[in-house]
Amino acid sequence: MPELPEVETIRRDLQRLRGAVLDHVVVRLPKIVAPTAATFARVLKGATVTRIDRHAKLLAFHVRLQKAYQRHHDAVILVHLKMTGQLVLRDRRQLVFGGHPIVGATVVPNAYTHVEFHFDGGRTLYFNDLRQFGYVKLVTTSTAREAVAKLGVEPLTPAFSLQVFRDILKARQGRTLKAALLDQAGVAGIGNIYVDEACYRACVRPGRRVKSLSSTEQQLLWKAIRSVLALSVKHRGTSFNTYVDTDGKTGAFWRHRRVYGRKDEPCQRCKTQIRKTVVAGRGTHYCPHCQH
DNA sequence: GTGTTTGTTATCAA
DNA sequence: CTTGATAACAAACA
Repeated sequence: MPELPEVETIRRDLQRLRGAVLDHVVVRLPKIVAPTAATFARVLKGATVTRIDRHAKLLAFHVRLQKAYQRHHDAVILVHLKMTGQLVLRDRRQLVFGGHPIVGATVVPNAYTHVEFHFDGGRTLYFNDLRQFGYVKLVTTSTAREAVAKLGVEPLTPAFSLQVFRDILKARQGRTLKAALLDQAGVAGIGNIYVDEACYRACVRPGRRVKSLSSTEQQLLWKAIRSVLALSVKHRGTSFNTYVDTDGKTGAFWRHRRVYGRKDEPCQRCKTQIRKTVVAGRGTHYCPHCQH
């Protein structure tokens, strides 16, 4: 599941697409794109990628259109990977296997390739999504701004100060810590894996009421959120399930996780068995001895 | 065949 | 107004 570190890894890799010109777009599964497959492909023909940003788990490809559509020369492609989305970039010159280009462990295009962006010069960006929850939307710059405005503070920026974090928690006092941290309008970009990992590092149970957290615990959480996300970005994200980077390769954070997916394994601090429960409707892992 | 996996949104209930 | 619970989306896996 791509969360902030995984999407950030993809964003960094995709910077090499800046200035690239789209020759054509192929939409294989219309429901993935917006407004319609026909419009999507027609408007983007000949467009130039000017910049690629990340907002929480959302990627924003800014494009300059070849022609003006209703006075709009610029537009944004918003890409959300949701749970199983992938963006794989390959070059025509790369290794070919069985008639298909293969990069890392990922062969593209495959049965889950729903959109293809073919660029001048032989590069192609593939949007794959096994479960088809993700989307690729062509929107105006103002619509993109509105979508981004709904998101909260980026946890790896200076804007995420301790005081800002305290305010976010205060506005969610009645909720469980897990529900509060998964709310993208507060801290943006945390998902189910990193919420459990941050809580473990802060020695706080995800099921605690926000109201019950001490000032010290708030500070520990603030530090844990920043450090665990930064560590994962350093390792190019978590690698399990269907996450791959733009080369089709897996990330290396998976072996650094302390609790997620470690039910019944001994806690690395105290050897107590990791417990798994449900909080805020999500699978939740914690050490019953270390976390209070 | 059953339960589990999760990001986001919608909907209903307390 | 707040919060939670549930469903929906879809497909693989144990």
